[in-house]
Amino acid sequence: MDKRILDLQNRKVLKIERRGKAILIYLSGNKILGFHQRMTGKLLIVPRDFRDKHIRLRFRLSSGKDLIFHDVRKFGVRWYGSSEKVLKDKYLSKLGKDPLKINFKKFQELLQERHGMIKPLLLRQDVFAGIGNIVADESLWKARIHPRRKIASLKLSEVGNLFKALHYVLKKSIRLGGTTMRDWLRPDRSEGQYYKARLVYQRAGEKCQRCSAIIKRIKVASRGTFICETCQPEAGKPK
DNA sequence: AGCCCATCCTGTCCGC
DNA sequence: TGCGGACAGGATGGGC
Repeated sequence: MDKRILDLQNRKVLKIERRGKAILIYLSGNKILGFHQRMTGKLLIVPRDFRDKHIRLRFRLSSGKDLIFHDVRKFGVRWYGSSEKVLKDKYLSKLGKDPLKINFKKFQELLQERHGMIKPLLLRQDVFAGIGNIVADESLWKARIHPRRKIASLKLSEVGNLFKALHYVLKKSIRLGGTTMRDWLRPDRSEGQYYKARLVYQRAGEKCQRCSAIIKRIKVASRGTFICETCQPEAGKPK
Protein backbone atom coordinates (compact mmCIF):
# COMPACT_ATOMS: atom_id res chain seq x y z
CA MET A 1 0.00 0.00 0.00
CA ASP A 2 1.28 3.40 -0.97
CA LYS A 3 1.87 5.59 2.10
CA ARG A 4 1.07 8.75 0.16
CA ILE A 5 -2.37 7.41 -0.63
CA LEU A 6 -2.94 6.29 2.97
CA ASP A 7 -2.13 9.81 4.05
CA LEU A 8 -5.36 10.98 2.40
CA GLN A 9 -7.48 9.18 4.97
CA ASN A 10 -10.21 11.45 6.39
CA ARG A 11 -9.00 14.59 4.69
CA LYS A 12 -11.69 17.05 3.70
CA VAL A 13 -11.88 18.73 0.29
CA LEU A 14 -11.72 22.47 1.02
CA LYS A 15 -11.65 23.86 -2.50
CA ILE A 16 -10.84 22.90 -6.06
CA GLU A 17 -8.87 25.23 -8.29
CA ARG A 18 -7.71 25.25 -11.90
CA ARG A 19 -4.34 26.71 -12.89
CA GLY A 20 -3.95 26.51 -16.62
CA LYS A 21 -4.40 22.83 -17.40
CA ALA A 22 -3.68 21.72 -13.84
CA ILE A 23 -6.39 20.87 -11.31
CA LEU A 24 -5.60 21.41 -7.64
CA ILE A 25 -7.69 19.90 -4.86
CA TYR A 26 -6.99 21.63 -1.54
CA LEU A 27 -7.34 19.25 1.39
CA SER A 28 -7.48 19.74 5.13
CA GLY A 29 -4.12 19.55 6.88
CA ASN A 30 -2.53 21.95 4.36
CA LYS A 31 -2.30 19.37 1.59
CA ILE A 32 -2.85 19.58 -2.14
CA LEU A 33 -3.80 16.73 -4.42
CA GLY A 34 -3.18 17.90 -7.99
CA PHE A 35 -3.58 16.48 -11.47
CA HIS A 36 -2.62 17.19 -15.05
CA GLN A 37 -4.70 15.11 -17.43
CA ARG A 38 -2.31 15.51 -20.39
CA MET A 39 -3.61 13.66 -23.47
CA THR A 40 -5.99 10.98 -22.20
CA GLY A 41 -6.37 11.55 -18.48
CA LYS A 42 -9.72 12.24 -16.87
CA LEU A 43 -11.09 12.61 -13.37
CA LEU A 44 -14.36 10.77 -12.85
CA ILE A 45 -16.82 10.33 -10.02
CA VAL A 46 -18.00 6.74 -10.31
CA PRO A 47 -19.83 4.07 -8.31
CA ARG A 48 -17.68 1.93 -6.07
CA ASP A 49 -18.10 -1.09 -8.30
CA PHE A 50 -16.94 0.76 -11.43
CA ARG A 51 -14.15 -1.23 -13.08
CA ASP A 52 -11.91 -0.48 -16.06
CA LYS A 53 -8.40 -1.52 -17.06
CA HIS A 54 -7.22 2.09 -17.39
CA ILE A 55 -8.00 3.29 -13.87
CA ARG A 56 -4.65 4.53 -12.48
CA LEU A 57 -5.76 5.94 -9.10
CA ARG A 58 -8.82 5.48 -6.97
CA PHE A 59 -10.04 7.57 -4.01
CA ARG A 60 -12.92 6.60 -1.79
CA LEU A 61 -15.24 9.50 -0.96
CA SER A 62 -17.57 9.90 2.00
CA SER A 63 -20.42 10.36 -0.48
CA GLY A 64 -20.21 6.64 -1.20
CA LYS A 65 -18.75 7.18 -4.65
CA ASP A 66 -15.17 6.97 -5.85
CA LEU A 67 -13.00 9.59 -7.51
CA ILE A 68 -10.80 7.91 -10.10
CA PHE A 69 -7.98 9.07 -12.33
CA HIS A 70 -8.46 7.25 -15.61
CA ASP A 71 -5.66 7.52 -18.16
CA VAL A 72 -5.18 5.25 -21.17
CA ARG A 73 -1.75 6.56 -22.19
CA LYS A 74 -0.37 7.10 -18.67
CA PHE A 75 0.96 10.57 -19.53
CA GLY A 76 -1.10 12.15 -16.79
CA VAL A 77 0.63 13.62 -13.77
CA ARG A 78 -0.38 13.57 -10.10
CA TRP A 79 0.99 15.77 -7.34
CA TYR A 80 0.51 15.27 -3.63
CA GLY A 81 2.06 16.88 -0.57
CA SER A 82 2.01 20.01 1.54
CA SER A 83 0.65 22.95 -0.42
CA GLU A 84 4.04 24.70 -0.24
CA LYS A 85 5.81 21.72 -1.74
CA VAL A 86 3.27 21.11 -4.49
CA LEU A 87 3.11 24.77 -5.52
CA LYS A 88 6.92 24.79 -5.78
CA ASP A 89 6.77 22.08 -8.43
CA LYS A 90 8.72 23.00 -11.57
CA TYR A 91 5.68 22.98 -13.86
CA LEU A 92 3.19 24.61 -11.49
CA SER A 93 5.52 27.33 -10.26
CA LYS A 94 6.35 28.43 -13.80
CA LEU A 95 2.83 28.64 -15.16
CA GLY A 96 2.17 31.84 -17.07
CA LYS A 97 -0.89 34.05 -17.27
CA ASP A 98 -4.41 32.77 -17.78
CA PRO A 99 -5.52 34.57 -20.97
CA LEU A 100 -8.96 35.12 -19.44
CA LYS A 101 -7.47 36.93 -16.46
CA ILE A 102 -5.38 39.57 -18.23
CA ASN A 103 -6.29 42.71 -20.13
CA PHE A 104 -5.24 43.60 -23.65
CA LYS A 105 -2.32 45.73 -22.50
CA LYS A 106 -0.85 42.80 -20.59
CA PHE A 107 -1.44 40.52 -23.57
CA GLN A 108 0.49 42.92 -25.78
CA GLU A 109 3.32 43.06 -23.24
CA LEU A 110 3.63 39.28 -23.27
CA LEU A 111 4.07 39.37 -27.05
CA GLN A 112 6.78 42.02 -26.88
CA GLU A 113 10.38 41.09 -27.65
CA ARG A 114 9.39 37.67 -28.94
CA HIS A 115 11.03 36.46 -32.09
CA GLY A 116 9.34 33.19 -32.93
CA MET A 117 6.10 32.07 -34.50
CA ILE A 118 2.77 32.86 -32.91
CA LYS A 119 1.35 29.37 -32.45
CA PRO A 120 4.29 27.89 -30.54
CA LEU A 121 4.13 30.89 -28.20
CA LEU A 122 0.43 30.39 -27.54
CA LEU A 123 1.14 26.78 -26.56
CA ARG A 124 3.82 27.72 -24.04
CA GLN A 125 2.34 27.13 -20.59
CA ASP A 126 4.98 29.29 -18.94
CA VAL A 127 3.69 32.25 -20.95
CA PHE A 128 -0.05 31.57 -21.37
CA ALA A 129 -1.41 28.92 -19.03
CA GLY A 130 -4.25 26.87 -20.41
CA ILE A 131 -4.05 27.22 -24.19
CA GLY A 132 -3.85 23.87 -25.98
CA ASN A 133 -3.73 22.71 -29.57
CA ILE A 134 -7.46 23.01 -30.23
CA VAL A 135 -7.89 26.46 -28.68
CA ALA A 136 -4.77 27.71 -30.50
CA ASP A 137 -5.98 26.57 -33.93
CA GLU A 138 -9.56 27.76 -33.43
CA SER A 139 -8.42 31.16 -32.15
CA LEU A 140 -5.87 31.74 -34.93
CA TRP A 141 -8.48 30.86 -37.52
CA LYS A 142 -11.01 33.23 -35.95
CA ALA A 143 -8.39 36.01 -35.86
CA ARG A 144 -7.33 35.20 -39.47
CA ILE A 145 -3.70 34.73 -38.46
CA HIS A 146 -1.46 32.04 -39.93
CA PRO A 147 0.07 29.96 -37.10
CA ARG A 148 3.57 30.41 -38.54
CA ARG A 149 3.38 34.21 -38.59
CA LYS A 150 6.27 35.85 -36.78
CA ILE A 151 5.02 37.52 -33.62
CA ALA A 152 6.86 40.75 -34.40
CA SER A 153 5.13 40.98 -37.79
CA LEU A 154 1.64 41.09 -36.29
CA LYS A 155 -0.15 44.40 -36.68
CA LEU A 156 -1.79 45.96 -33.64
CA SER A 157 -5.20 45.16 -35.11
CA GLU A 158 -4.21 41.51 -35.51
CA VAL A 159 -2.99 41.28 -31.92
CA GLY A 160 -6.34 42.74 -30.88
CA ASN A 161 -8.24 40.23 -32.96
CA LEU A 162 -6.21 37.38 -31.51
CA PHE A 163 -6.88 38.51 -27.95
CA LYS A 164 -10.60 38.71 -28.66
CA ALA A 165 -10.55 35.35 -30.43
CA LEU A 166 -8.81 33.64 -27.52
CA HIS A 167 -11.40 34.96 -25.13
CA TYR A 168 -14.24 33.93 -27.41
CA VAL A 169 -12.91 30.39 -27.96
CA LEU A 170 -11.95 29.77 -24.33
CA LYS A 171 -15.28 31.02 -22.99
CA LYS A 172 -17.24 29.04 -25.54
CA SER A 173 -15.35 25.81 -24.91
CA ILE A 174 -15.82 26.22 -21.15
CA ARG A 175 -19.52 26.97 -21.62
CA LEU A 176 -19.89 23.83 -23.73
CA GLY A 177 -18.19 21.71 -21.10
CA GLY A 178 -14.88 21.03 -22.82
CA THR A 179 -13.87 18.87 -25.77
CA THR A 180 -14.73 15.21 -26.08
CA MET A 181 -13.18 13.91 -29.27
CA ARG A 182 -12.49 10.36 -28.20
CA ASP A 183 -11.41 9.68 -24.60
CA TRP A 184 -12.14 12.64 -22.44
CA LEU A 185 -15.25 12.92 -20.27
CA ARG A 186 -16.49 15.35 -17.66
CA PRO A 187 -16.35 14.13 -14.04
CA ASP A 188 -19.98 12.93 -14.33
CA ARG A 189 -18.98 10.99 -17.46
CA SER A 190 -21.01 13.22 -19.77
CA GLU A 191 -19.41 14.47 -22.97
CA GLY A 192 -18.07 17.97 -23.52
CA GLN A 193 -19.81 19.58 -26.51
CA TYR A 194 -17.06 21.82 -27.89
CA TYR A 195 -15.79 19.27 -30.40
CA LYS A 196 -19.06 19.58 -32.29
CA ALA A 197 -18.71 23.37 -32.31
CA ARG A 198 -15.10 23.52 -33.58
CA LEU A 199 -14.59 25.18 -36.94
CA VAL A 200 -11.15 24.04 -38.15
CA TYR A 201 -9.46 21.62 -35.76
CA GLN A 202 -9.49 18.10 -37.25
CA ARG A 203 -11.52 19.32 -40.23
CA ALA A 204 -8.95 18.89 -43.01
CA GLY A 205 -10.70 18.41 -46.34
CA GLU A 206 -13.85 20.19 -45.23
CA LYS A 207 -14.91 23.67 -46.33
CA CYS A 208 -13.97 26.75 -44.36
CA GLN A 209 -17.13 28.16 -42.77
CA ARG A 210 -16.06 31.67 -43.77
CA CYS A 211 -14.81 31.37 -47.33
CA SER A 212 -15.50 27.79 -48.46
CA ALA A 213 -11.85 27.05 -49.26
CA ILE A 214 -10.66 23.60 -48.21
CA ILE A 215 -9.17 23.36 -44.74
CA LYS A 216 -5.62 22.06 -44.70
CA ARG A 217 -3.59 20.15 -42.15
CA ILE A 218 0.00 21.32 -41.69
CA LYS A 219 2.59 20.88 -38.97
CA VAL A 220 3.62 23.71 -36.68
CA ALA A 221 5.62 23.25 -33.49
CA SER A 222 5.58 19.51 -34.30
CA ARG A 223 1.83 19.55 -33.78
CA GLY A 224 -0.96 18.83 -36.20
CA THR A 225 -2.30 22.25 -37.19
CA PHE A 226 -5.46 23.11 -39.09
CA ILE A 227 -5.81 26.24 -41.16
CA CYS A 228 -7.67 27.93 -43.99
CA GLU A 229 -4.92 29.17 -46.29
CA THR A 230 -7.25 31.78 -47.75
CA CYS A 231 -8.37 33.29 -44.45
CA GLN A 232 -4.95 32.85 -42.84
CA PRO A 233 -2.35 33.79 -45.46
CA GLU A 234 1.27 33.10 -44.60
CA ALA A 235 3.48 36.19 -44.67
CA GLY A 236 5.57 36.46 -47.82
CA LYS A 237 3.31 34.11 -49.69
CA PRO A 238 0.79 36.25 -51.54
CA LYS A 239 -1.74 34.35 -53.55
C1' DA B 1 15.94 32.21 -28.00
C1' DG B 2 13.59 29.14 -30.56
C1' DC B 3 13.01 25.29 -33.74
C1' DC B 4 12.72 20.23 -34.54
C1' DC B 5 12.78 15.60 -33.10
C1' DA B 6 12.28 11.73 -30.07
C1' DT B 7 10.21 10.01 -26.01
C1' DC B 8 6.79 8.62 -22.53
C1' DC B 9 2.24 4.91 -23.67
C1' DT B 10 -1.95 2.83 -25.64
C1' DG B 11 -5.42 2.67 -29.01
C1' DT B 12 -7.44 3.49 -33.55
C1' DC B 13 -7.57 3.92 -38.27
C1' DC B 14 -6.00 3.42 -42.96
C1' DG B 15 -3.60 1.27 -46.84
C1' DC B 16 -1.74 -2.85 -48.68
C1' DT C 1 -7.35 -11.01 -41.09
C1' DG C 2 -2.69 -9.27 -40.30
C1' DC C 3 0.85 -5.82 -40.26
C1' DG C 4 3.16 -1.48 -40.40
C1' DG C 5 2.81 3.38 -40.17
C1' DA C 6 0.69 7.63 -38.90
C1' DC C 7 -1.64 10.03 -35.61
C1' DA C 8 -3.96 11.53 -31.10
C1' DG C 9 -6.56 17.25 -25.97
C1' DG C 10 0.88 17.43 -23.65
C1' DA C 11 5.34 18.29 -21.73
C1' DT C 12 10.29 17.71 -21.68
C1' DG C 13 15.07 17.31 -22.84
C1' DG C 14 18.71 17.22 -26.25
C1' DG C 15 20.84 18.88 -30.45
C1' DC C 16 21.45 22.57 -33.59
